[in-house]
Amino acid sequence: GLKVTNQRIMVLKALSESPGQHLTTEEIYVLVKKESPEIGLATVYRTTQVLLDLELIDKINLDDGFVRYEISQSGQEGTHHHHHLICLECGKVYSFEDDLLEKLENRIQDTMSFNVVDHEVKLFGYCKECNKNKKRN
Amino acid sequence: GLKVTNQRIMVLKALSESPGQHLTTEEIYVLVKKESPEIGLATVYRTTQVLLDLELIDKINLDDGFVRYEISQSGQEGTHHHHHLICLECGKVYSFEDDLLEKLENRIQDTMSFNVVDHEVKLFGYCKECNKNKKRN
DNA sequence: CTTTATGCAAAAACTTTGCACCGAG
DNA sequence: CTCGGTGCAAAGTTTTTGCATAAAG
Repeated sequence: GLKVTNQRIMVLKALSESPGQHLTTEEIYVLVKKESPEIGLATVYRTTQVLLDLELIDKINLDDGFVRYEISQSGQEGTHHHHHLICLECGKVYSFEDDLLEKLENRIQDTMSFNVVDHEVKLFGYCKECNKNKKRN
Repeated sequence: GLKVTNQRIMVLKALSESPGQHLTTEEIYVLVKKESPEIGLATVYRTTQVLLDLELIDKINLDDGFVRYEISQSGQEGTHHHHHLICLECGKVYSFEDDLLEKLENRIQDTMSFNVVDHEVKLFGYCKECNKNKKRN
């Protein structure tokens, strides 16, 4: 019973046109406002919630006080999850895919009787460029 | 140049006496207030920040709008990281240890020239008890 | 037409900050 | 004594909510 409104399309568009950007709500708001200045911040909050429920976008929390979103990669071929590399120096976020966790999930299933349905992995460190600029221990 | 105050001891005590509890700031505040009613919420915020910097406690974000803390397990033998299993039904959090990610970190290092120094893993699913009570699909 | 969505502003929820006073070292 | 810490209240931030209006189906 949902409606396809211009605002919802604009939010999706903003996210799909910023691949690998991990936008905050405020950033989405500013982007959409460029083309549709009448949009309200509350609408962005409500829209991201809806799109999240529809699994059209993913939520990311980098513990920097902002909730971020990106276009969902799923819907292509099963659970092709991707994870994040977060640079502690420049704050840039890189994505990568890996199925290594399947083994771990199976083990958890067996040893703890815990039925794993989803996971989230964040790796913190220093990216190529930041390593180039500075030398560490 | 830091001081050992009663409040700081009380916060550490509250966390160490609640193993595997992952307390929110508010919960810590309430716990400490039972024994030291004069403590202020702001002190708990400031104290957790200090204890975090000292690596005496760990910060956990379960994306439920609260930042949580627990006594740090480190300082025992190197990086014995532990991860979290979060039940989507009852919200209970279980911890487990696993060194599986070392392989992944090495691979990231080689393929992306990203120097990984820390990681965070969250697995979402349904715990033993909740599986018992309800049957899914 | 009916129902859902929007915009605005007010409110809520969590966290930080300023300042005078207190207490550890 | 001196400097860092505390408590309180005020201010900041991010997010949610109420309500009249607008738009989708």
